Amino acid sequence: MKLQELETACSKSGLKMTGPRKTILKVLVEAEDHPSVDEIYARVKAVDPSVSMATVYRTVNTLDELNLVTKHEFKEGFARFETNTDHHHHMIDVDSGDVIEFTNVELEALKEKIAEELGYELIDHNLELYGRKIKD
Amino acid sequence: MKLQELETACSKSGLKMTGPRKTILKVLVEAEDHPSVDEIYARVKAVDPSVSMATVYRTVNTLDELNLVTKHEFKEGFARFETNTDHHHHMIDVDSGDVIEFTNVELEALKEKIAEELGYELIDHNLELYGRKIKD
DNA sequence: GTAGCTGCAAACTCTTTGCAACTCT
DNA sequence: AGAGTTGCAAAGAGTTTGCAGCTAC
Repeated sequence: MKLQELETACSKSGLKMTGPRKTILKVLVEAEDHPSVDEIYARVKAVDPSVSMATVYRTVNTLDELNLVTKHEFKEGFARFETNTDHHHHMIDVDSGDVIEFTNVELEALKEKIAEELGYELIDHNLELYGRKIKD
Repeated sequence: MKLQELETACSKSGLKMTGPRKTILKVLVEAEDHPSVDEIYARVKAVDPSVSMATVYRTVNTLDELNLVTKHEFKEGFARFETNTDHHHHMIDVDSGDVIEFTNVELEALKEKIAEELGYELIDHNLELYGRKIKD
């Protein structure tokens, strides 16, 4: 999702496009990783030092509720965020902390099948793999 | 895993079988749900009111490190625990908070395949489905 | 003009930890 | 005896919130 699109989506949802908000959106769109609030805050500060941590928290939570960003809670004790792209899952490198994205068609089908068998309508789901790189 | 087995496993690992520890183990073994620390604490208190929250935290963490219990971090802001049984996954009912366990052979195979393709040795993983019950 | 947004600081929740006393083995 | 364990209270991390002032629309 491009910055322009994101801003439009926010406006449509009734959000005011304020300075802090624009900066945060820009940081999120440009992020190629899965930054934590601390990391987002640092990147935002580099552009506009007046923005507060509270605003970063409020903004990412609002965006999450609007489904414009996705909040991830890996087993680290804090949340990470990314702008919504295609649906994918994560392999977390337990040594380096690297997060590798992957998609898998079979998995998407399988998860629907499992939910159906349990009598549930699927709203959200996530598969996290924790692994160690095989040396070659 | 039975209480007896768990206690033996703890002793083998060099843990002393103290009063608080025994009570916590008993509560964990008898739990048929996935209790949070608060819930474990309440159940332990009902048996022995002198046990502290700190001890519950220390104990479940120790047991988790020994792989005698599994710590789950669903998207709720706190951890849940259960004694180790066969490997399974969870469907979380977003309306009631109920946690339904399920196993799936295809999934186990698929996750290994994915890890291999990414060049990783799988250490841990979890699939969480969040859904809403289909009325019938 | 006004509803919504912001910064600040305080508060909150969950969890961890330092320490002196205590207890299994 | 001695290492491990405990309760207590304080501290820690991450996150949320009340409020008065500010800003986009």
